[in-house]
Amino acid sequence: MEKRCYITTPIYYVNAAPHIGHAYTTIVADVLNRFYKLMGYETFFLTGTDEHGDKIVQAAAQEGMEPKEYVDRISQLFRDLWPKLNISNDYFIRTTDPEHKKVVQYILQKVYDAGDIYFGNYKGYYCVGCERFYTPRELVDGKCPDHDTEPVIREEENYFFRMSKYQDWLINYIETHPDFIRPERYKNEILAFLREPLEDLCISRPKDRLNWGITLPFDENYVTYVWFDALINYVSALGYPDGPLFSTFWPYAQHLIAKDILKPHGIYWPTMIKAAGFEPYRHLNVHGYWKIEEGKMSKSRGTVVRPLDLVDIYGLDAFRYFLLREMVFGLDANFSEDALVQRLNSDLANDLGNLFSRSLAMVVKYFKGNIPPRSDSFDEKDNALSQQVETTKETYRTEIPQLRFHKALASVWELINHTNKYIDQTAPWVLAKDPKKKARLETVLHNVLAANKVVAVLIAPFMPDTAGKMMEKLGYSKEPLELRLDDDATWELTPGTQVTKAKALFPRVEVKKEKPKKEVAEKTVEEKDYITIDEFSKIDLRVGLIKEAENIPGSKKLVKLKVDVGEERTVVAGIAKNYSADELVGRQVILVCNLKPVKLMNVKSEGMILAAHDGGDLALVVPDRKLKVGAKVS
RNA sequence: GGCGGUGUAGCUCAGUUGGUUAGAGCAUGCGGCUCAUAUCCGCAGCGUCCGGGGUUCAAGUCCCUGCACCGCCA
Repeated sequence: MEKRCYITTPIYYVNAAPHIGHAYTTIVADVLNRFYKLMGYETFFLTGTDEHGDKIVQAAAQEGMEPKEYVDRISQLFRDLWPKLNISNDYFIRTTDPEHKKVVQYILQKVYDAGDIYFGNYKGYYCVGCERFYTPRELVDGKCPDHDTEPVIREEENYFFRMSKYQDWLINYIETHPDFIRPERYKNEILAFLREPLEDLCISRPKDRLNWGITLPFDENYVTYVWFDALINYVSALGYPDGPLFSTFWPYAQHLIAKDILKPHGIYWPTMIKAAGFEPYRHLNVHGYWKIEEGKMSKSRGTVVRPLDLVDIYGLDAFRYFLLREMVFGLDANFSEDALVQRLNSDLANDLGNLFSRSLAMVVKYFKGNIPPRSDSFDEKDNALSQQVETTKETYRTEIPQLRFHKALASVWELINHTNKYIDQTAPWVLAKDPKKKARLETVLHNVLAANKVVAVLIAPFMPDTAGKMMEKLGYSKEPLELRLDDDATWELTPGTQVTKAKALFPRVEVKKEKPKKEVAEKTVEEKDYITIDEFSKIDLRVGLIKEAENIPGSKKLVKLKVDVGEERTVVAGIAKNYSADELVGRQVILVCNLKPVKLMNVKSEGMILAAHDGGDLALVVPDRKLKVGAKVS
């Protein structure tokens, strides 16, 4: 077996901006990629964006854009985010790439020629408003969840992939390859699903209903439907079928996904691969969700900070460390700012940062920064530390390929703690006072510094920037990605190398003083979401009459209003997309009268008009019948 | 409705095939050190192992049942 590895993230659907879930999957993939590089593997790391389908068309329309223009923009958001998170991907694929389209069409044709794609009827609940089919369980009281209308039964002719043909093969494959889908709970989920007969997969949409997609090579009236298009990215990016990357890396493929897309990856994709006639991927690695605890996130300007904002606040490496240390791969975990700060302070600042700082400081203080030689023979404390280095490296090596990142990190922290303890036990500051103990002092500090080096190498996949800083301080010139475990995670250093004191790797974050503890503890999360009647009554809501309205030049959304609420107020409202200035004059509206005035487009706004929106359109909230101007809403 | 998972210290979680006084980290309290980012090291306390019943010499661990939460499927 060659030492090679091919790691993929899902290609992310561009109907929304990147969030913590995307970031986690991609960071895990990055850690794995960097780990395998550290182990001396030749690796290829792929991510990208999925850009076809009706949801994209809708999202684009809502922004008043062409689909291509829209997907270019959102895809760029992902492309821009990854360097910020230190993602070391080798390639970024888009399903709108011409090369990808060719491969999709090639595979479709191949499977079609083999007789595994057929033309058939699809019958189901169709919502005219949504222009899509619903499964019975998606309906709410038999009605479309979006439009609250009853769907019609509609028949449509489409192409189907003969997935059912491969059901028995797939069950057998999973059972004979226990690590194919992991952790085990997800393998079991797939096997449970496969106990029921598999249905064939509808893989097309007629162009009169959806034309934002890849045209079927054997019928130009249809486009490919999402999954058959998207999943193929994993091989199209490697130049399937003839590209050298494909033959080099595909046999070592590992996919990383969140549990929401388990079925397409665990069932559709292997059967597609089988039908297309090549070997399945090696591993499907499935992780859980981050549960965001908003109550525990700080606020700025009234809006809750989003997880990704914490990168800028606390630093990238702290963020990466937190994600990998806190979540047991496969299970759900809680995300909160408190927990992140906790990890940052105790693990990174106190344990690691302080160890590094005190280690360097002593070499500077006692040896003018020259790394001392190991002049003395080892005693049992030295041997114990040596043993710890080996144990940690061994654990690290075996746990990470099993996706047990938290265990690998815990083991690295055992080494860190052991080194702190070793310093305490050997007390270099005592040795330094006795000239006869110089050899011992030299050995002790060499050992300490060398342990720091091992730590630096081991954390390199998780915290590349920090590893780089540490290695540099220790007199190494290699970049984090050039490090190799066997060559560099050795417990020794070149004596005489000059080191200097470093700035704190992780400055502690001061936690704000808590409010009275008991009250906070007793309130449940749900209760925190309520406001009292008193709080509500602080909002001064009144009925107002729009006297004048004019669009604000240079703004598509804003309109300037004069509103009579007993007194005349100037209000800027963001409703111009749905209401023209003319139709607003003379209408009664509800105004928040005691909102702090703000300047918008250079116009002072002294209140806010209430309007409701459902994502797309926006509607004014108005009194049911005419009321006296200034009437109070309560 | 069917299948599966989870429920262990204030918090987040480990607990292998049932076996000595149930563990870790964080938080808390006390002690030690001073090289260090008021950091580090040591010690300590803390638990109706969701409730109830059963098997067993022995159950957090196995069986039955109830409750709560979660997931997959119909």
